Amino acid sequence: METLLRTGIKEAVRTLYGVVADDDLLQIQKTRKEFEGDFTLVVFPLTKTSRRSPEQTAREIGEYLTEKIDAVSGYNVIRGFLNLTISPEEWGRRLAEMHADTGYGFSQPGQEAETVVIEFSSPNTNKPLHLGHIRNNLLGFSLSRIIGAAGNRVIRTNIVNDRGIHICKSMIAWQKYGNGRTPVSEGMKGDHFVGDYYVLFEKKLKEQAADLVTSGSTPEEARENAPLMQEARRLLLKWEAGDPETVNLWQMMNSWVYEGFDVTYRALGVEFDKIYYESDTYKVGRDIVLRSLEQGHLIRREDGSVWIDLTADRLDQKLLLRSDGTAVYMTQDLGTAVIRYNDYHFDRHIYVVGNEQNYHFQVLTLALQRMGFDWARGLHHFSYGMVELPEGRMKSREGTVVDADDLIEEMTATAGVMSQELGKLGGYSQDEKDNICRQIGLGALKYFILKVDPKKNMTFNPRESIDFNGNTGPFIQYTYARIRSVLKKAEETGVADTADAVEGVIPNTKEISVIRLLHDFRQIVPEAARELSPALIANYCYDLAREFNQFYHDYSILGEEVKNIRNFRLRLSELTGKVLEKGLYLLGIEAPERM
RNA sequence: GGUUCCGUAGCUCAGUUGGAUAGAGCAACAGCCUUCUAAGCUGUGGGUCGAGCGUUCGAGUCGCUCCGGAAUCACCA
Repeated sequence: METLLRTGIKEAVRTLYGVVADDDLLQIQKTRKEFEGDFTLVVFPLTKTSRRSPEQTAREIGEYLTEKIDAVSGYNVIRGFLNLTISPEEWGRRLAEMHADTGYGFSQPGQEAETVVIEFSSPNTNKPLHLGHIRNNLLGFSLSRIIGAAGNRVIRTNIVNDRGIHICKSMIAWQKYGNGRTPVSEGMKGDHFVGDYYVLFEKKLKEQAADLVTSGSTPEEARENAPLMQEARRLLLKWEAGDPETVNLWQMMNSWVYEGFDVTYRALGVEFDKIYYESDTYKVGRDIVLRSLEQGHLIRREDGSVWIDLTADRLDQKLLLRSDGTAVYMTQDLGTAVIRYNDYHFDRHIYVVGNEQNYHFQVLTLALQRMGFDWARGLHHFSYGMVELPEGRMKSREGTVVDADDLIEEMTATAGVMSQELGKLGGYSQDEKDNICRQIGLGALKYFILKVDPKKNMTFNPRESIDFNGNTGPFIQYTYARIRSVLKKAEETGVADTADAVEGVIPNTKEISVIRLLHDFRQIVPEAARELSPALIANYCYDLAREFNQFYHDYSILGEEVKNIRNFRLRLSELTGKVLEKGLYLLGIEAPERM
């Protein structure tokens, strides 16, 4: 529609003023609610070429368009704004087009398609997932769907930080205090089970350190010198040396954690195409660093540690290998990136990682380029803000960490209570009820997190934040369920006319408002992909649902006596349902048939 | 201190490449179910867009300065 207007206006300017207008002079936007019209041309930029007042220019162009373009049925001019009205008949035709297009809004990979690797989640294997991971997973998964829907090939990946001192701590604690217990023997999820030993380690370590402090050490020394810490370090060395017993223990405990993670991922509805493990990639990283050192891109200090000098790029020198030759975090990320490039030859690689690691990714990108990997230009750090509680940051020490599994369960339970209170879901089996409540609870959680601009820090109040009314996931799900209910009833009662009996129907104002929004969907998806913003999709869905609910309130669909109008409204409802379903899909939210 | 990000209604957030009188939801108050799902719809009140200066026909949006908050600057990840 906009391109139609754009070419029309260009033509108008050429005919009227004999000048070919630059594209950026043609500012077309949606007309604001308080004015009449569908699209607005801002004429100020054109007055230079028209050499007339804004009002006159607007009138002349408006007149031209109304006359020459069938779809434009009228115009009005307010100050320097030309408001164009699209004829209801044209909107009717647009609806028919969108309705006939089964894949409406989504693109298949074509010539322009990029291969995009997207990494998200990236857990450590010493703790269960928490609220911060939830934001990460939801953002990453939603982005992967959005980028895919915009016509790209997407590979979802995860890097599991399965090696390092943190997992050794859990291993030590389990060896010393575990008495052979397992997740099965305790009836616990494996990630929580292992996480508890990590916490136990820290607790015992603190006790030992306290003793050392009383005998004269500084707190830092005490922590480093405590017997438990030394044991953990020894264990890490044994692991790196490939000691079979250590490796076996490591594998066993990690496998417990993975089983636990799988449950959480499934509950969140998140999945991956390829999972990488740091234990596999850090060695590749080390090799790359050593080779790059030989090629003279890096510096070796006297103590044997290897550094990259980024002072020319206004960053610091950064460590890539410790003096004892072991890898640091950066080392494995270098290796992972190279392995992934070899695996997929991606055009772009998106890292969904919190903004606390901005510096890390600046260094990573620059380091790879410095080492001669040109494709590193395609690396992009999707940096999102922290999730905070009303009291501030989540702190594991203060026990304020919101556990992912607990939260999901609470959301589902709350949805159950709401359904009960509202008297919904009568006549459904317990299984069906549970499933719908799960969908709604998760819908509320996911929408709440995805509707806010990713780069902003957000506050999450476990008690009050999650609502089921207003600008929420359940509101959109509810609108969808309502539509499904109407369509189902139409089928059952046979009012739906399968023939294309909508001729002569001229949509009313409310219907046009809905059609206009449906029409936007085509642009919203690529825009969200370009901006990497699930929030755009979320807020769009909200607008559409709200607009539809007004229409639904004001007009009867099945009760409409004129057959063509009834069919027209059924189509409008059907398409709205489909678009909402797709929008929710892009957010990773399920659309319940009933609620 | 250096770098990066954020500051919009009591609270949580929208606000397109700069465009018209800055919008939603929650909370508060007042209405609407004999009719397709009231998890809905309608209305009322609520603002120095952190502050100031500048660019522009036009600034919540761009630039500079300041104020407030966050992150980061480890042989941690």
